[in-house]
Amino acid sequence: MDLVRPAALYRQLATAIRGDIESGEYPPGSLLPSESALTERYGVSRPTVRQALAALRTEGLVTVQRGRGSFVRAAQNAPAVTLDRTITRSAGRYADPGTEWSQDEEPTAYRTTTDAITGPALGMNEGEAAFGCDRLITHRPTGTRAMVRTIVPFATAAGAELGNDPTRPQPELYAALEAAGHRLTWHETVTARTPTPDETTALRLPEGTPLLVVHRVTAGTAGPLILEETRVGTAAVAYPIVAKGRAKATARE
Amino acid sequence: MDLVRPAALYRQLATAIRGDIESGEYPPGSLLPSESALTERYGVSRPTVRQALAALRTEGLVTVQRGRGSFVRAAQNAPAVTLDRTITRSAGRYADPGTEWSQDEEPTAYRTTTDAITGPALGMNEGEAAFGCDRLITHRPTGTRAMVRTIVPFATAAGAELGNDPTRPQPELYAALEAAGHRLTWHETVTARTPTPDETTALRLPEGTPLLVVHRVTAGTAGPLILEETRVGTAAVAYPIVAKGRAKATARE
DNA sequence: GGACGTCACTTGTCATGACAAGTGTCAAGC
DNA sequence: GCTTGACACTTGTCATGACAAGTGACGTCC
Repeated sequence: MDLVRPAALYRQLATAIRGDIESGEYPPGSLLPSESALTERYGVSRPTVRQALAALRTEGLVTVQRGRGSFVRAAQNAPAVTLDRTITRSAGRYADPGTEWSQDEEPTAYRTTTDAITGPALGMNEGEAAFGCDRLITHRPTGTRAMVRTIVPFATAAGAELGNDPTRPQPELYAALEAAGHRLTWHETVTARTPTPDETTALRLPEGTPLLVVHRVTAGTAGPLILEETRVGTAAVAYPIVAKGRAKATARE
Repeated sequence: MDLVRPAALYRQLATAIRGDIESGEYPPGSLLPSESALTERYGVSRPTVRQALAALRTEGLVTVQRGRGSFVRAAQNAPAVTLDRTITRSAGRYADPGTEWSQDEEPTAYRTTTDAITGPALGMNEGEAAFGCDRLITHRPTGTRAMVRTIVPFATAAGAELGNDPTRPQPELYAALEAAGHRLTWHETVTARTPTPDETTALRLPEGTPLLVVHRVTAGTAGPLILEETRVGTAAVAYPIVAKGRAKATARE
């Protein structure tokens, strides 16, 4: 026989509030009862109330503003921003996708080495030398921020006569690679993780918003050339389009 | 002049522990000092220690086991599982991608209505009737679980003579649609969010792992036909491949 | 009328204390 | 040798209390 133990008070309280939010009792944007009010209404102590609210915060259901109160977050998964990363070319020139994205600060260029993720992705070992370049870009219409990191192995830079300046903008980079005789192919992998505190502040992420990490490896004739990593929050604002295609009549790769 | 205020104690403590983890002082899988040990070492109270540990837990850096202690999580973003969702066809037959995924339970079929996300995605209004079907599948080699939801609008089911049984497996569904004269095209959108408690238990997600949500809308000759939603955790195990392609010589869509 | 200070209310932070409950060890008992 | 129970240690939960700090309204003073 399975013993049934009552759930912890703060869990019950979180479930109750979550239910009230989902039922529309507390619509998006509305103000929840204050902690002291919840303390009285449910007959529990303030730490219990705060623990319940903390759970709802990490779930992304609620935001709290000091001195004001707790508010129900706007609807999740709203497809407000699309991050179309299709590489397009017209008249022999690569276009920078996403013209609504603007670059606020100067890109930061540096020397780095491949790690356990980027190395194998580029067909290299861990710890090989490469140029790195970090960009912070903003989606003007919505204010959504994203971090773009470009990893250019030394071999790629030398082969395409890029010098030691990987800071050039994306279209130029692609054009230079093609001018060096490469026929470009790309493939992307996507994952998500909880942001680090640094990323939370840099991207101005509200609590409870995971980070979407897109890795695009662009390959040429002889193998992988560069890796681009895009990090963007998935608040109520980000809903990136990543892939389009049609059924292939070929066997599985 | 900007006043500099010292960070909260629990934040400082979290930063210190995070640094020790990143520096290798506490390698992945190792046991952190107990709460009481941290209390003594840093001269703070237990709630402060617990608040710091809670932050590291939601970051996904640490897992805690009652009665045992706090452990450093294994490396994040390890590309162990790939979720290749390319639709392939050979000899006129659609293959179910991902043969390593097995289905544990019988799929749950039901009637539903489109919502604010699925409606527009299918070129319909919110609240229109559709068949729904939920599957829980498991990646045998790693034990990673995923939830797949298929939304089949009534119009699609009628047009392709699917009857009212949307529970048929994916390859059969695609074949039936093509047999009805459609030339299939798909497009995917990806986002991530914090899982609900239900999803956490159903997918057996550890703390601090966001949920990756993939929407694939498959369209035929006359517009969108079906929508498939895949939900999978992004623990140290999931690193889905979503897109492959090459530069197109056409103008931007 | 406008600037300003006060005050009530809110959440943030931290300490102390207590008990419940899961884990592993080790010694006693069979 | 094996089982079993006690025990120490761990984290989970909850209460109480206190002060810091941000917000907004309201009244006072110029």
